[in-house]
Amino acid sequence: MNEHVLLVEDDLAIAEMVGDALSRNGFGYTHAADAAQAQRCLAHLEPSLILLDWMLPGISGIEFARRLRRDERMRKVPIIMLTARGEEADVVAGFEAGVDDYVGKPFSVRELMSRIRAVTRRAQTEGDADALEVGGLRLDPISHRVCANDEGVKLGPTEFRLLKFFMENHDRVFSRGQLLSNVWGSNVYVEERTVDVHIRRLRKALGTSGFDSFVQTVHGSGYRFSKQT
Amino acid sequence: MNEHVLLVEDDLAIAEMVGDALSRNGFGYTHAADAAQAQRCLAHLEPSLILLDWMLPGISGIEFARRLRRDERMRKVPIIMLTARGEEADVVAGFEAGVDDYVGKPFSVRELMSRIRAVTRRAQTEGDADALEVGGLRLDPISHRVCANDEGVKLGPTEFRLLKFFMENHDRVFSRGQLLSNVWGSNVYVEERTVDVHIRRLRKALGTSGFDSFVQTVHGSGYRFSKQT
DNA sequence: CAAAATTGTCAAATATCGGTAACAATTCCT
DNA sequence: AGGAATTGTTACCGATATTTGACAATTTTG
Repeated sequence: MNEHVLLVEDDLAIAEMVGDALSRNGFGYTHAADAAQAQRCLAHLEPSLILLDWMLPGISGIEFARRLRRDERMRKVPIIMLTARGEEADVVAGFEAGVDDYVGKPFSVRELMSRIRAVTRRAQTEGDADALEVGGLRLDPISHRVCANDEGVKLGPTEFRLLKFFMENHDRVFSRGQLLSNVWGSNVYVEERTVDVHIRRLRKALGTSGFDSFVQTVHGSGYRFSKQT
Repeated sequence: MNEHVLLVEDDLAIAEMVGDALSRNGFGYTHAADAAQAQRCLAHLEPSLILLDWMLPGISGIEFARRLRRDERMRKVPIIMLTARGEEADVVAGFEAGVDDYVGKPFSVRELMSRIRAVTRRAQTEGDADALEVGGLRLDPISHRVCANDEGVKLGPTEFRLLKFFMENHDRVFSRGQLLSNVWGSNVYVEERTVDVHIRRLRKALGTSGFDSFVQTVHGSGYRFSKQT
């Protein structure tokens, strides 16, 4: 497992120091001096972790983090922020933006590495890339496409994630709460009824090809995705 | 599914308000005015969530949180902190201590409840339970399905729970009272005759595949589920 | 910047469920 | 057999749960 880190930091001295530490600990890394450069790197790079400086020229680190969290492909990549003393107050905003951890500057390399290992370990378990198929419906997470009997199905982002989760775990009932924490994220603040609406949208989209019957209501418990009626 | 919250808050007005909200939303709760009292409660209580005021007489909320995180038994219980305006800066320390979320005072009850739901739902990990089978009748608690010789059986929520209980404890007679407390819940008041009606409904649903004979009346005692006639 | 798409929330409309009572059928006991 | 107790069956109605369309806020796209 070749771990690669994207390091976004404008201070070259710090960047070099962190970079060295990463190399010594068996991580590959790519350095970007600002958000724009980082964005370009991400076009052809899927890092297992992003180290993000709080203060950046141009787009701020926090803003960049928010942006990453909206990107389908980057959603699950863990982010650690590097914050200078005195910026701790804003860390709250960081967590709200979906940052996984932060390290206050000046930090010990030792501490940084241990946190890096903590978050990469956490994300390690998930390895997926194969296309999913259930009863003639296929979903390709790479090309981000859904086909029902070779007919393309148009889905919104949320419906796509919902369907993906369902297909990864078909023939299981999930409560609305479980769906929210698995598809939306664990600490988002959304009404449970909202799930119903997206179920509806998913059904509608699958309806044209008749696959809407796969999305099944289990009264009093939640929803299930199954090819069995 | 009996969620219980430990509310640690010295301001009685707030405690009452939050307590009411919890009750209205189907949570049970225990109130403690300070850390020491909370500690005593925890001796004989395992809450599904702890709501912790930041400022407490004696041991501070944050210190109490840290202590909880060291306790083996309490390690996994989610904590939400209630922080007053101006204390946000210290929220960082809260996250470091293992707090799951925080809500700033003054908070809307709505927001609080939604955050509570978010963290309690996260805790529900997926415990795989094996499918039950008795004499050709299968009940899968994961997919929430019942099959009689590969034919699906449609059951309402209560009938499903009833059948599940029966299959977990087959070949045993249960009085109506026992069925009520095991299937309905121990502290609900319903007529015992209601059981008869649900037995009827269960039989009817199983009737199409002939499995209704498994649901047997024991005159004067109650009901039994068995594959033997 | 304007148009289009997406997302969460709400409220009205439906569908489903659950408990109860009333009456029929049966079982048990003498 | 006759009567009492127990159980089966049905229908009803309020309570709950789900579906659905509409809307506003926000984001993305052209």
